[in-house]
Amino acid sequence: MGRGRVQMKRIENPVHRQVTFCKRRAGLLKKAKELSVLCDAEIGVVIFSAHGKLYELATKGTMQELIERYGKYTGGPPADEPMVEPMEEELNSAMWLPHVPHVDVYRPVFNSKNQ
Amino acid sequence: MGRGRVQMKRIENPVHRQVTFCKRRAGLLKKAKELSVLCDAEIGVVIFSAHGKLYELATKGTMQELIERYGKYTGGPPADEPMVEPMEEELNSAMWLPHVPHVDVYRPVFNSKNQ
DNA sequence: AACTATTTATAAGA
DNA sequence: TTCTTATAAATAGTT
Repeated sequence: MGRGRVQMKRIENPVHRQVTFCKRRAGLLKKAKELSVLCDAEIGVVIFSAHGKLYELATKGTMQELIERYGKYTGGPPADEPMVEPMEEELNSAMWLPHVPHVDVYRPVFNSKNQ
Repeated sequence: MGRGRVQMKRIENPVHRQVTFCKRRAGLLKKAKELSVLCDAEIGVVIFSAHGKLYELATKGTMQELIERYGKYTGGPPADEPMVEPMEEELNSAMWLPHVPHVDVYRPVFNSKNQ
């Protein structure tokens, strides 16, 4: 987005890379906040710069709490957290939509057209 | 972005909310990947939907490894990880830019114009 | 730190 | 609900 398409590879020029890092980092965190608010989601973002500096955002409690929730969901004892998104059921039960299988794993959005 | 400005509050209509959640979730993860590639950063994103379903992305190793790095950086014994971004020094020493104080804490980007 | 020209994301609509 | 399209928003290159 800007005055030229951007190649999806590491920006070699350190000045350009730093500027882009600042701009896009702010953009990413803003997007995360928006998604959290609009859709009532709990979101955590952790960013380590190339030189090891930490930037973070947790939209509800603390990052520690989010990490604990994550641990419960993934590794921990079964089903302290629901393992299935009830969203479809809510929608389906209201007969607004037919059943749609859920995609759990994030699939790269990188495609030929963009990036 | 779209055919109307969006109010920055929870979308009440469940269908709209679900659609927006899907679209923006994909967008957020794509942005995270781009930032990681362009600026050589390590990024983790954790998203719990309103109904508790987990979506995640870790751009380098596993989320667990990222969490461990995070723990070392924040709570752990001092300075397993550098606590200061060396980027400015690199830039300053090259005399490309005057000294610029670093902003560590994310400040809300929400403003009157957008959202 | 500002400023646009453009690209990109996406809200509605089909 | 996938595809399309009009617009809002993000941002690359510039000043």
